[in-house]
Amino acid sequence: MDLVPKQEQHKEEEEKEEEKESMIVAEHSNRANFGHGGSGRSEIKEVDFFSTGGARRRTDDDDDGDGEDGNREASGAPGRGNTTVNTALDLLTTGAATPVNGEEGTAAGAASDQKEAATVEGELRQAGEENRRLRRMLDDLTRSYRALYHQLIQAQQQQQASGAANSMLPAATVPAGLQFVDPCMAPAMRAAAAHDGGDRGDSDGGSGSAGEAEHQNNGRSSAQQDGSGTPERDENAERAEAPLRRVRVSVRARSEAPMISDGCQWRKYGQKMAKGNPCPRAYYRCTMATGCPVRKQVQRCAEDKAVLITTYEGTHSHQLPPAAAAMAKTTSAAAAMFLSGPAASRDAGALFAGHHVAAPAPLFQSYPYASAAMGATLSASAPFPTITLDLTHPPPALAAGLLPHHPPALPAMPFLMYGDFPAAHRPAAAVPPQPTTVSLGMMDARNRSALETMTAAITSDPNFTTALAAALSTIIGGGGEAAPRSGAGANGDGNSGSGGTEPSATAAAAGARETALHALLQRLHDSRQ
DNA sequence: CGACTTTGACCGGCGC
DNA sequence: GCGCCGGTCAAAGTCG
Repeated sequence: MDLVPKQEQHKEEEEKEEEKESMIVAEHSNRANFGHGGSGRSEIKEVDFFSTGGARRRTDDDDDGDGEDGNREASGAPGRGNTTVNTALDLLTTGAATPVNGEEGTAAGAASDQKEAATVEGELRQAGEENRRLRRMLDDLTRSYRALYHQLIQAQQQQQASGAANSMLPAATVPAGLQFVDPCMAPAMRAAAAHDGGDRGDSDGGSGSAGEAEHQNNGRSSAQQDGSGTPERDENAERAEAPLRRVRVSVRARSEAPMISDGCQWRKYGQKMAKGNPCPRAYYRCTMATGCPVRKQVQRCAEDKAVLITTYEGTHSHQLPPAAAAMAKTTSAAAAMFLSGPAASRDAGALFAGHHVAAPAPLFQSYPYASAAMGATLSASAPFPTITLDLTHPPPALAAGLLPHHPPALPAMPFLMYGDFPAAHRPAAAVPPQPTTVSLGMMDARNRSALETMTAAITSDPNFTTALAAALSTIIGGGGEAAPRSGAGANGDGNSGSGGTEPSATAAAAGARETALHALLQRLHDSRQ
């Protein structure tokens, strides 16, 4: 709560507005959707550049100047297709200007114009070829990326299979924290199903996942399976399971705005002074659909007030707007990669939270890249398991010079592969009712490299914070799977024919992972003693 | 007038 | 049992 009266505050803001204009422009992409007052309304507008740019770039095979829109929208994303855009614009301009000159010219002028036109035409053709070449490169990168991810998924599935068959890891030995996963997710799924009434493609499409969650629930979900789950009922169920359900994802990012924009509509319903922090904590709930259970808390960091901490909790019971969904798609892969588990897209928060509750340090010893690259930490002291993604520092990989450069095309990669990201690649039956084994896959060199590349690419995007927020709000409880699924529908790409695999290498990797997994579980178990 | 924010009250969990 | 604290509710105020 500000001590300054609102009107006075408003005046001050108006006065400051002009001086700040230049600053605002600099951070416009973040700021435009922000603000408490009626913030929700206008927020949706700005966000969909990821999808538009990415989708277009992927779907448009012809050079029809489509890059113009996509890149205008993507102005916040440095290096993404700038070449294409600028080239197109220049060419169009030049081409348009040519006939005008030609019309008014004398004979000599006409000759020179003709020559000029020929030159321009040549340049145009050259640029067109360049465009096509770049698109091919982009396609290649996308293909190889999909193949790589496919291999990762397969390896993890193998690991799950072996893990399930391995009697060394009975459920009884699983650290309690790890068991957070299913209760966390099942209510969320149920909530989504209840709110959607099953008319949503995503819900049906995700029946496998929901089914997994319900199976994992060991019959607790049977009450919901009768299809009579009303929102009130779900709410009760959620409250009953609150201690287990509450898994949060927190994003720390530097921002002067009162709230980071994530493409969703939020309504403030409370504000409290939290202990140990002079800055108030604001509570928002998603208002994009009546009864959407997603909530978020926004608070400034006590140590550094420039750092905005946004904490998401819950599962959207509705489809995200294209803008938010697109960004969710964009970043959910990054987060999923960070979480590095086949179920990560579905219940990333739950998985990590469970691990963390058990033993954070051993976890991150085993997850050096995930934790380091994304600046992620897990809070044990929090009342609920909380993943914290610290975006206030450059990823270590970048800082250490591991990724001294990343081609401009790379940032587009994550945006292009979501059509077939996690859900599509994850057969429902492949996810065992033992989430404990799911997310512990160790990253091999290739995956590490991919992760670092993605991290570098994504975090270099000034809109990453915004995008990540959108992703997290969906990842936390099923949105992460909804987004890619919807993305598959929107992009029409599906996952058909994704690359081949290397069985032997995969099996070896799975074996190594399993060994490491066992060691890790043992340490988790020991740490709880 | 409806939607939203503000803000004090209320509730439940948790530690002592 | 009591008090603290985080989270939510809901009435009142604000705004467009």
